[in-house]
Amino acid sequence: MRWRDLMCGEVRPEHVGERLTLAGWTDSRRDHGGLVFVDLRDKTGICQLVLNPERSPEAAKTAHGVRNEFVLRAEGEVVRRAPEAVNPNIPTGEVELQVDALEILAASTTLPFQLDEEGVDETLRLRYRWLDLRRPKMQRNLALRALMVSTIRRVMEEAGFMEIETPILFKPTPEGARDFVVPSRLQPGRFFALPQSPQILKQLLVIAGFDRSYQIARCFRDEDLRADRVQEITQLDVEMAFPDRDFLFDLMEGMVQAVWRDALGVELEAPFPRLTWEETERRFGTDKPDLRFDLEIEDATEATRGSQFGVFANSPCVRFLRVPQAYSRADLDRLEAFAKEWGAKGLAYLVFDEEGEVRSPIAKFLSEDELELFRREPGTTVLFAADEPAQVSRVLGPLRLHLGRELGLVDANAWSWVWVTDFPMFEWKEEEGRWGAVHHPFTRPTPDWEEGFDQDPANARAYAYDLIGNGNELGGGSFRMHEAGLQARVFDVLQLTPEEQRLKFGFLLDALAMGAPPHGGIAFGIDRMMMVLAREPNLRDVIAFPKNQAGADPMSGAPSEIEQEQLRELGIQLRRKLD
RNA sequence: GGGGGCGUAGUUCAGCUGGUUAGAACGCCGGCCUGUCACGCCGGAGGUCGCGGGUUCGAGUCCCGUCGCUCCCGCCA
Repeated sequence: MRWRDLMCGEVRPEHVGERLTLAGWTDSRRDHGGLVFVDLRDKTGICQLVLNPERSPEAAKTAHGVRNEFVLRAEGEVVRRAPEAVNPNIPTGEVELQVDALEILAASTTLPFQLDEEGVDETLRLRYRWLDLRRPKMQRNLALRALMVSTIRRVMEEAGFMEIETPILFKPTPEGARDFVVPSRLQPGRFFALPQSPQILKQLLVIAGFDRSYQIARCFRDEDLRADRVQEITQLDVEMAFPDRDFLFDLMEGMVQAVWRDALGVELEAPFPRLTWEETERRFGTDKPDLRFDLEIEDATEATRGSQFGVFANSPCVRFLRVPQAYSRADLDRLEAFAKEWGAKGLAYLVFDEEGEVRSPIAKFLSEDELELFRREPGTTVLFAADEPAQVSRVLGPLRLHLGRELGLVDANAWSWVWVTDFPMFEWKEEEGRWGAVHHPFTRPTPDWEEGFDQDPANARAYAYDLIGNGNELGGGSFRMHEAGLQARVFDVLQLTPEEQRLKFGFLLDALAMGAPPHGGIAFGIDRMMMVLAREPNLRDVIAFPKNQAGADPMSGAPSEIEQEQLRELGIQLRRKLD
């Protein structure tokens, strides 16, 4: 027996006259007492079934008992709809199936929420995820995701990269995020960690002679969650020997172009622009700039050095945004509150109103020259931040984004891609009182800094790069150290003692000492890239079975307690009962 | 760890300054209906107002605490 001859969404006028069997879920039922209409749905779409008691009394009778989400199998004849009965809103709208036999394959209880309702509580959606995933948007997102991964594999294979898997049970990662930990039964008291990234392993593969390898890898980080951050992610990991940055950038641009072409039919323009970290911090106040709108941060540090306005004169950095809008006092108060949330002490402003008059409490402190410098066309507000450069960026970056959205400057149909390069190599970790790696501890300095990075860690630059899409960090990579000596010098800056280096990374140092070629690579967050591709504000809507913000799964109840016996086998004792 | 928002029928929400029996829409149940596609019409059931305490003659509404979800900061090499 055939369950079905065609998918519901694929029925077309060319099938008129054919006898077909369809199977799917009941999207809706419209019961006219005699005549009954059923919209039958599968992942391809909807087809209308018509049950006419004059044609098949049995089937029509069955249809009266059908409810939403029942699984049906219907056999009948495809007929063309009368012109006035055509539904232009669905691809199958010119035809329908006149049903001769209807079979209920599975009933359904009353649903905990309606599939056509927007804004349903997310816990409920996650608890009944199998229902939530039936919604067209979720079906589309997961289909796009499958397509993305398929395209990525094709591009990587064509470029001569070989897919190699690496272990999920591995070693804790010092210098990284908090690890997910798995106890070992055979080695009581010892633990595996789930990988935060296959970073070291993919380097070892290159050292092993697999000079171009990639992997669609699961990575785990036990940190707090956000709309764009989950604990278990999927990433494309790429590593190559004898790397060339332009080659790598070309390859990744080609990959992104192919995905956008295959998934959306969109042709992205390449090469993508490149900005150094320093430049993007200065112009956009962030290391992940959203270039879908023009608003840029401008610098006035030099121009205000001798200002009568003390805040300007005494700040090491004065920058401003000019906004095509003459803000009211109330708006400015609101914007100041926003700036203060990001650590600003205040938000100085100059409003040039529609008459060209200046409204500003600081205008009286500014010289004519200064005023002229900032004067803009009527209907403009100039918003200032004055502080240390990093703090200025921390205020103006978010403010720029906020204004971009609020003023509708962001083109919702645009795509912004940009490489950010030359990141700082180290950052000072205040609470630990030492330097930490900005990217990861295997990233080499730029050629300029190989000599002296350990003399001036604060200013050293890393041979690292990120790919930013619509203001989201989608990819990041670096050239690595293939010289054991250079690697050891970096570990020294990170204040890892030789003993710790041995204990934690001995195998890597050994490998680097046995014929390691120059190498480098990149990793792309598949989930994040999906979020951007599908224009979803939330990562969870592009993942089939995500955890909630508390890191739990409302569907299965994971994480859950485990049997005492299991704990005993693992040699683990809980100090107190969890509840 | 910190801050903001939310929590009222199955779902999405309304409920003004505290005041009769807590409402609407959708869903659900029953009835009618042969061209609907958000079908329509008639009728009905359905609520520990997250939980605990307090103020009050009286609390969905005010206060304190607590739990859950969510967004953000910290954190996330």
